Amino acid sequence: MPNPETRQFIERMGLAIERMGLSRTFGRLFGLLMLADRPLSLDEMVERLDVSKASVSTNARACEELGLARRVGVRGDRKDYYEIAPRAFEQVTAKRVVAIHSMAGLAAEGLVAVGDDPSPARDRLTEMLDFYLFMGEQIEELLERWREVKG
Amino acid sequence: MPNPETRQFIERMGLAIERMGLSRTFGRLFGLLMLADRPLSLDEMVERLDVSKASVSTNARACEELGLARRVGVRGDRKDYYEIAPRAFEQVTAKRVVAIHSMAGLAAEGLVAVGDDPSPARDRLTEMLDFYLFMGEQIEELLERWREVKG
DNA sequence: CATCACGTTCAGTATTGACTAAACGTTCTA
DNA sequence: TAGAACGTTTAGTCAATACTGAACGTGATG
Repeated sequence: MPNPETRQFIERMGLAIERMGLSRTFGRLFGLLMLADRPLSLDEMVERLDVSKASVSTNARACEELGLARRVGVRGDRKDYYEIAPRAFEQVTAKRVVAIHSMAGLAAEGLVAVGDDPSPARDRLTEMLDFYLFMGEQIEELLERWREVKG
Repeated sequence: MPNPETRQFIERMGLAIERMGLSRTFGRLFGLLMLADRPLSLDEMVERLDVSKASVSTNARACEELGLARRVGVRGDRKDYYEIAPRAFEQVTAKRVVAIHSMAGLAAEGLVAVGDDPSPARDRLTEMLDFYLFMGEQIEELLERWREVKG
């Protein structure tokens, strides 16, 4: 299974995730799980990714915390196995919505800071607030629509 | 103008932007410009942010490249002045849409990598593809709607 | 023409962040 | 009960990144 396309996918996923502010290894691990046809143990991931077990352990757990992967058990085996969580992508988008809301909150704080008098700053902050309120709300609706169709 | 709320806004903006993978100073600079009632020169930003001029110069230019700020001239003055660009927030969201499209592209590559036979991996990749196609398209529409209302 | 005012670039430095190897705790097994 | 199998934690290392101070280039100005 380690064909060139597979390797390339994993590598690109590493880069894509890295651009989102997470670590490259994290992204590679996620990419590996995306391509797996069954849950993978830590040692299998160590083998495939060629990184230390400590790193795999940490990143796999982080992946779980973010709701991108989940730990599953295998009967008669006490290893930990990981697989991509259902709704993984909705999850990351949901996190983004939270970030958008906090930008709206920040805009609101800004409005307090600049006071009530009309000013260019006030106009910009108002626009920022409106924009993020709009986006947050609308993207939440998109998620709901998606869930309706695919859920 | 350097009241506590102002400082806090700038600092929080720094942190928010840092979480998006950019530098904290970049975020603070952006926050400072957001609160400014007129374009600011490099030296003014140096003063307000308490960082070196080199750093301000670099970050201000980066801000411009990303479409978040623009350089403006002041009559009878050969300094560079910066102000927040119109449509700054639409700009960052537009960038995000590009990222979403590239995730869809990545999913497509993954589908090539796993081949045509049915498999869990294939199912996941298909879902990823559909999801990001949907999101990319829809968020673009949101941006258009926003522009209609506010533009 | 010499100097000043600006912005940019560059080499060096410090800080941050992630990875590794090794030690550790726990749970199973012979 | 000793030892093996696992996963986690931690101390240390290494690389990436962003900042600083200084040098530099370019126009303006006296």
